[in-house]
Amino acid sequence: MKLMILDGNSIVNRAFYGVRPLNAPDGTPTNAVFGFLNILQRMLDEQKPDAVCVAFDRKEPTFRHQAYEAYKAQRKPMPEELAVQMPLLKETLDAMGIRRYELVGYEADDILGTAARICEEKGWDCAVVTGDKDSLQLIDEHTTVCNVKSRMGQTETVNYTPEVFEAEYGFAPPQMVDLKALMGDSSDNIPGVPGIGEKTAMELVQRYGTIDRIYRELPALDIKEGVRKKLAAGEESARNSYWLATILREVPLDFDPQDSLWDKNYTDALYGLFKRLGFQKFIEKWGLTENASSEAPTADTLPRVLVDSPEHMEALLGAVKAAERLSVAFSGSLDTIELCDGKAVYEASWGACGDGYDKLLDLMFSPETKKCGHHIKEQMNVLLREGRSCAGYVSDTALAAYLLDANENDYALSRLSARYLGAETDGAEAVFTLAPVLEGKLEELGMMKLYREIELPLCEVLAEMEKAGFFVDRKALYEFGESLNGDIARLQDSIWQHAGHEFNINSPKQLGEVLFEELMLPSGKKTKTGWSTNVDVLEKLRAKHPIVEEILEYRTLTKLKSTYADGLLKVIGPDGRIHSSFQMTVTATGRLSSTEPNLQNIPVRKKLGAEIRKMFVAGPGMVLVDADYSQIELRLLAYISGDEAMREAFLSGEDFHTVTASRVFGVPIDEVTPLMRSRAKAVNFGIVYGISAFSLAQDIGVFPSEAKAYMDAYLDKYHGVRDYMKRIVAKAKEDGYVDTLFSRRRWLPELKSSNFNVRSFGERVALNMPVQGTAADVIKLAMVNVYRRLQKEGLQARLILQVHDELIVECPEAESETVRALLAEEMENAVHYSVPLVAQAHIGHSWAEAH
DNA sequence: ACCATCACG
DNA sequence: ACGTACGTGATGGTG
Repeated sequence: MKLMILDGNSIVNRAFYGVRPLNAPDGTPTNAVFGFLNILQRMLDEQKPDAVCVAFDRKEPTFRHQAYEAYKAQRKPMPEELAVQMPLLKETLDAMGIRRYELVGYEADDILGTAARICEEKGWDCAVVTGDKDSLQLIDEHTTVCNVKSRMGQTETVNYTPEVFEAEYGFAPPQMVDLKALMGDSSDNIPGVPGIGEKTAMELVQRYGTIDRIYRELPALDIKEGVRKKLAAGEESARNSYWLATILREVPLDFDPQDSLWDKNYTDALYGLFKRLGFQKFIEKWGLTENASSEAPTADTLPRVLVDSPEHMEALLGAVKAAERLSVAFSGSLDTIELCDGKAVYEASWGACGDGYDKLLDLMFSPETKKCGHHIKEQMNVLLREGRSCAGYVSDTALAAYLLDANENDYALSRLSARYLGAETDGAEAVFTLAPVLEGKLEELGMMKLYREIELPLCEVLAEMEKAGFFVDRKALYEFGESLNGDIARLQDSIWQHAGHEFNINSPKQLGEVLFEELMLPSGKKTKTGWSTNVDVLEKLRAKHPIVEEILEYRTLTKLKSTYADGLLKVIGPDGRIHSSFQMTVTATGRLSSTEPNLQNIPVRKKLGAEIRKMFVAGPGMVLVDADYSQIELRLLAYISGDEAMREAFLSGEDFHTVTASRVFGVPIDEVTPLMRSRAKAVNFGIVYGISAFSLAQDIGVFPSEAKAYMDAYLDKYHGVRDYMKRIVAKAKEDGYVDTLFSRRRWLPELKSSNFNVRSFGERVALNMPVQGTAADVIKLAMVNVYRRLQKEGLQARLILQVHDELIVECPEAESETVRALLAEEMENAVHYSVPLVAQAHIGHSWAEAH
């Protein structure tokens, strides 16, 4: 049996801040209650508990307040808008038949702790649902803690078991209390040890386990002297904090999970209440009616089969073999999977099926079994981890929906089924129903080839790239980070000296005050929430005061330190490699994006930053082969626009920016100066982005009149480009979208806007997307071809990274020449247009060397 | 959560 | 006359 207990106050807070304002017909705000119900519904679906209850804080002081003055500095009062919703929430829970608990003198956390203990004693499992991290200390074999985050109506949850917790924190759940005793928690008014922050506290707990041991062995610990001093001085505070942070598990509460048994025990009052609150959505979803609302709705869905016997399994294996196509859903691991063949939804798991389960997985993930999923690249990650084949996937509902409308920022199944099916379904059934609908629309839009021949095959390529990762010289990276400390400290001191006082240089607000109010530097240019202090502004102030130069340098160094040195060190895996994730459904143009970490923005433009690339290296015995397209976007612009002059410039084999300069400035090629070339280069890029003369002027530091002259000259020489710009914007307004040479589409509702800025933006996008998007299509196709070639030729070489116009392969030294040729060849021959594509490949031991 | 900033193509 | 370049992600500060 399983109890689900919610931390009412923390969830309602999440809901309040995460859901946009919403009012009942009478004007009462309801967003927190609405959000709470969404989260509750979602957790009920996920956890499938037998019993449900909710614990709330009381407003009276608790035993913690009575013991410690410091704790009295109470948390901020609840906003009025939320406070008025609390009685409504409680009324709602009562009407749903869900039990609530609150206890004067104790916090909700203590009720959770006590409930979890009692569950364990009675042989129940307990799922604690909360929006903050306090309760993580309760995790054990019988107690999971589900952490809920909600942003703009979308709920994300992390389910912590002891294993998940340990993997993330590196110590056991009860030691969460020790951690808080050291680092404190400002939102809970727990002081911790002054001067000890999260980083140090984590390390101490990971190394020594408990504050008891830390204080017992303090003189002998292998730690920095400063830390030892702070610990010694803060012992009393640490001990008190430990006590404050400990959740009680024995509050005087007569708790029995049996009392919370729940099976949609709605009362008649619920319908009326939801009418009053304007929750039509829940009335429909739960099938509530005026009087008899206790009957649970039976949605019009397929039968669900829990596969838990050998007979069931035999039947399922037969059904899988017979099916022309199946859908499959699972997340994180293959411990349980859900299948759908259009006739029923089957849920199977290791636990319930025993030996037969392996047979099911073998069959399901054999190349012959044609299946579809949602975000199949993520499924492939799991399959690869388990040594299984990725073959046999024929559709991906997330990917299909992304191709249909790349402007969405969320492709959650429930949203898609609401949008495309008009009904909210989820899981394997939703995928099964949705896939053909989306495919039909792709067919109509002529996007099937893009889908089948580029996007779907790319999933496996990316999954393999994520698995491979990029080897990093950890030691060098660490030392680089450390080497920045001295200069950062020196600059900080000097900046404070100039200012005459200490302040947070990282705060644009404080920095603005120092520069523009105290030092009275010429009125800071731009504003939004204050003065702008960005590079452009600071560059102009450089000569006015020595502090400016130092701020610029400080910015450079702290960026390198925090984002690159420290940031990357944090994500080096146990294998010494960094495994980024490549997102296929994020950008509006068709590009990939890279996250956790982003390996597509590793420094290269400035000398010191480029040092970082020396630390991205090949594994032992291997080398890197790096190839990048030369001017791919401009080449595609030349082809797409049909501009003959531009095409000739590329065919000439001369440097394109130089040729452009020679034409724009009317001088022979060999008389083009570096300044002329760099201006021509700026115009080239500007054109691709749909620039205005004003912005070009801004960029290259000339008067707008001069910039306009460059652009006019440019568009006279490349008049096909001028025609194209007019043509594509007109066509976009006519069609409502633009597309790439591979029919990737971007809808442009902006073009219909009455707002000049919004409309202008749409026009620039209309110019840019076909170019940027085609380049994205081309390199994606090249990646698929490279992947297949490497396989076919039996090479050990592996693709490890893509950076928009650049591919990186890691291979044994012996393969390097073969791979260099192969890579350049596949990139250059991905397509054949009247303007040739050129890719240059280099070999090296580090990224810096191979680039 | 949002903003400002800055790293990349 | 508008306001002023396309596409991303991570970090630290702020309310």
